[in-house]
Amino acid sequence: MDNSTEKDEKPLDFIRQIVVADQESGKHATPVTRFPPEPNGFLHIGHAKSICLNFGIADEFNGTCHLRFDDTNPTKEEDEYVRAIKEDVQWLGFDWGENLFFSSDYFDKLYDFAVELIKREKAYVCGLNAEEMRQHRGTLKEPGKESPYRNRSIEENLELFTAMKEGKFDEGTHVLRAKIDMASPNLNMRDPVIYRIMKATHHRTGDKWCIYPMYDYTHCLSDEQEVITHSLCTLEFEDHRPLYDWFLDVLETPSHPRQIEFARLNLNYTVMSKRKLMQLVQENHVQGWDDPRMLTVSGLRRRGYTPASIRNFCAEIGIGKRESWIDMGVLENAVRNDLNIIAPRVLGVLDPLKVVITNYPEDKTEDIKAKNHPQNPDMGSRSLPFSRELYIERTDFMEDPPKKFFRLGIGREVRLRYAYFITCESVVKDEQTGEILEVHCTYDPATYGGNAPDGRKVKGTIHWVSAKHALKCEIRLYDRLFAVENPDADKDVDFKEHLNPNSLQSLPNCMVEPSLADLAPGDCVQFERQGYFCVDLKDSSPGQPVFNRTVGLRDSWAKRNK
RNA sequence: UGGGGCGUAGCCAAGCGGUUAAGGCAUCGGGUUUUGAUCCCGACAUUCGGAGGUUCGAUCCCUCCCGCCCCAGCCA
Repeated sequence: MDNSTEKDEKPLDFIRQIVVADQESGKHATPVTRFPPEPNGFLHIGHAKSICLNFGIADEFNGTCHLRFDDTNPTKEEDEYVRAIKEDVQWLGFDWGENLFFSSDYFDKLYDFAVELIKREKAYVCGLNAEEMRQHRGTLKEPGKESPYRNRSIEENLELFTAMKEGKFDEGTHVLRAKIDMASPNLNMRDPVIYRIMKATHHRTGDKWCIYPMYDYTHCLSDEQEVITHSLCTLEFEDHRPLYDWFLDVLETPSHPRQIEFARLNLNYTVMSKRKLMQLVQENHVQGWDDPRMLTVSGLRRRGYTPASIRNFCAEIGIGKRESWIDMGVLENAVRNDLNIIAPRVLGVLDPLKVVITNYPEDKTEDIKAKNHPQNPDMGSRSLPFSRELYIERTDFMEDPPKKFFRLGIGREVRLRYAYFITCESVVKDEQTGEILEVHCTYDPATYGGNAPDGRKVKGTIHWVSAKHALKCEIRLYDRLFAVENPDADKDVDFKEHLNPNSLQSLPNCMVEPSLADLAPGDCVQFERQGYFCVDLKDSSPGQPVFNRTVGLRDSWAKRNK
């Protein structure tokens, strides 16, 4: 009858539809999902999409979500990343509770499963080297050739596999392979490698093992061990699903999770692969994994993005199977929307220009009352010191401005936010360079607070700060890291060629209202008429904040002047 | 005819045989405003990659065609 309440419900994506269907059919009362990062780099916004999906489903349907580190390759993985990944997942607002796992937790079980495969004549030790194996694999259009070692006896395989485990062979001399079908049109099914010899120290198991299981083999069995119901991964693993199912079927495991693939996130003006992010860090194109220009979770955090804004972003872009490119503007919009609600408004001047109020007493200081949030009285107000000498934004003054410039110009009157109307009388210039040094104005004492008793209107309101009370500080403005929409588009051009040389602009001489000395690292504010800024987590010190611009305000004035 | 996937507006994305083809971003108008912000209103696909077919009726089912993405690591 009345479907008005249903109207604004966001439709379920295809994965959630499957979860609901499984719930309704009784297949799974509650879902168990997992987020399975490899600890070989920092998490980025693409991982955030997966985290929000997996943990989100668990939250919404009364299930659980495991955090499982997929650590099957000891040569690439490090503890430092484990620590950072945990911090990022928590910061995003998710809790794995007791469910913290490592694929390496299952190394013993995985080994037993491999022995079982051999006994079922579904795996064999192969002595082909990497190059030979590549040749035997065939091509996309031609079937592969069977390995000469394919029909070894169970006993021989068992003996050889034990020897592999005991370190009796060198790396690369033997592998354990699944015995499936060398003629399969799906290359993943052409007797894939299950175990390889790696004489490396593992970050958790140390030197216990010198053979390590491969991803395809490990992942399905780890999921199975944890009784995962829905194993969500990205599209490129679609071709691996038959193999995922094959291992579970052959081993007749009690549980058989369902792998479901979705499209990874692409954002324009950035790169998303861990390898490329790593390169930017190692070659010092950025100042670390948490550089505010990086779309890593830690970079976004340092940039001033809130966890809620990232979650909202992920919810907004949805889940599907289409390869899509999201505009960076959508991400920026997500922070604006969140910060617009929660960020206190303050006054700060990025590029200071001195203003002298010639008819204001030399030694006088007044308190000006300013709202902390014009739309939210609950956020209260504060007082701003006002005196004869002020700073305003250099871009808010033009000697001979065009008509539509609603700011200060010679002979023009504007409002100083919350303070007084001022009229510009003259400018003082550097005789050599012509640079404007000072602007001389008069104020109307009757306009205290920003309203004229005679009812006269003023077109513009500009921000300001009292010169002798201002806190001088550094503010960093960030722009997109790349100058083109898709830095990866041309395979013949290195993506780093497209780095935006102006992605970081540091302003060391900004003047902000004095109350900002009390801010703590991570606090965010809106500098009115400028944008949202946060106190840098690393480079700020007590009483001396360094600000990062998270994102600018929408600016229809700048837009029309393009 | 290797195999697997995907095509709805500038960018995302609902839609599940009968809808005025949701919603968001962007864009363009208008209003409010002591932030050129926010907020509020309005405009924005006769059409769903193309062509056929099934059906009273197709974005949705079938066929063919076109386009894009993924796969030949002892990476994940």
